Amino acid sequence: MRPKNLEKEQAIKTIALDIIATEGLENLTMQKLAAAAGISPRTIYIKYRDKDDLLIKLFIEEVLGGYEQAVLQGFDAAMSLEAGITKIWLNGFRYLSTHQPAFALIRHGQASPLLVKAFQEHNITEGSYFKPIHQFLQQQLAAGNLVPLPFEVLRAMLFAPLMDLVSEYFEHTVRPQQVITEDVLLQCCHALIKGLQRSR
Amino acid sequence: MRPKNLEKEQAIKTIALDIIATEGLENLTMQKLAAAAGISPRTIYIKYRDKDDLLIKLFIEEVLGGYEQAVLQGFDAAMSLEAGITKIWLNGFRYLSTHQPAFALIRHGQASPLLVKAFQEHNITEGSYFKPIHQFLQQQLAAGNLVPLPFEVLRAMLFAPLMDLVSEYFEHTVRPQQVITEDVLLQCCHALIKGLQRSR
DNA sequence: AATAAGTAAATAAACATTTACTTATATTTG
DNA sequence: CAAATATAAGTAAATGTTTATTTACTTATT
Repeated sequence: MRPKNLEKEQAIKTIALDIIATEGLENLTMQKLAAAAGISPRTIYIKYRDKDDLLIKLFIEEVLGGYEQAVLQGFDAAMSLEAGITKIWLNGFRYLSTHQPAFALIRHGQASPLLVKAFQEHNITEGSYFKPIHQFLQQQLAAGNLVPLPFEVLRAMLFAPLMDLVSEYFEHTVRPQQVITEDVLLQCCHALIKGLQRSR
Repeated sequence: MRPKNLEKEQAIKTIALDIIATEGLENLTMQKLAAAAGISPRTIYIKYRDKDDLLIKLFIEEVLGGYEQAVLQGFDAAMSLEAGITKIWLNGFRYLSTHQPAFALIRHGQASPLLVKAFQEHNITEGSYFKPIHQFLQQQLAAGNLVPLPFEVLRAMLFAPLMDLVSEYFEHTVRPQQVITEDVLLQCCHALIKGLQRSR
């Protein structure tokens, strides 16, 4: 039996992400992808059932999987509030700012019904992504270090700004100077913690 | 000369937004839109040069225009930091939570290169959307009420969480209870202000 | 009567996916 | 231990459908 060519397998993923980042999800086509990867359209269908299957696996496994791994590097749910949030911010920023195509797909994942649905279902069947972060916040809540808000609300407050700052980071690669520096990130992160910390 | 049928003009916009909200930007087609609006495809081309023109005008004029107007209702750049931000948050939430299709297109506007580019160009040629907010933040900075961060950074910090909270609001219409209440919004808003207020 | 607004149907290109065939290798077989 | 075989991986080209946009015509109003 002829073995799989892993280079081609990787090329499909990498080039699909590149097309999505530069042209948008709405302009990714199977024939364009195959041509750019130097393979036959049929080869994509050996590895993925159809286009939706490709997009969902790209989003859930390739992108969110890689992001999760990067974000949790050196993170421990037992960390202090400030140390934990800062670690997550810096890990997340380092990953996203060096993986623009992955970031682009994550943004599509907040807009496209197909990907929104896939994410919801994944979180139901496989348990939540970022379980350690969930646990971390739950502990901080229990210890009375955080204003008592539902988990989804804390998640939005703590991490939505980071995504927008990464967007700004990429928009500024074209502009004269980079506004999103590590110092700015740390200031933002600190401000969020200060705002959400329970005053006792 | 036969006059324009304004109902059809409005139907194109409304139904396009509906399709984008339920099926995604990548599944909006001119023929599907025409059929759903009960008109001929040709009629769309009387009002818009091509599909990109339709999408950009829908995004910039219809959606962002309406959002801006709603957000600035009763807002005044001379308000206090807390009053101003709170006004914007409540205005924004009220509009977005009652205009799901508009919100859906705004989310696509953060992901789709076509719309990202259109937004950038619009901000350059027409001056920034939300000019009063820009002015408000500048004044608060000058008065030393805000931690000194670039405008784009403040914008991300102050308004990105609101968008994610609106997403949560819509996800919860399916779930047993609504987590995103006015009280939660006010707490979030207050936390952000507390974090970004300059301590003197 | 003039004319822009509108329609139904057509067009050519692009689309997701399949068909019919070829190739590379692991495993058997002589 | 090589040659033969089985078989999944792969290709090129085709399929039927859907796509954005246009053509040729009709309609409603000034």
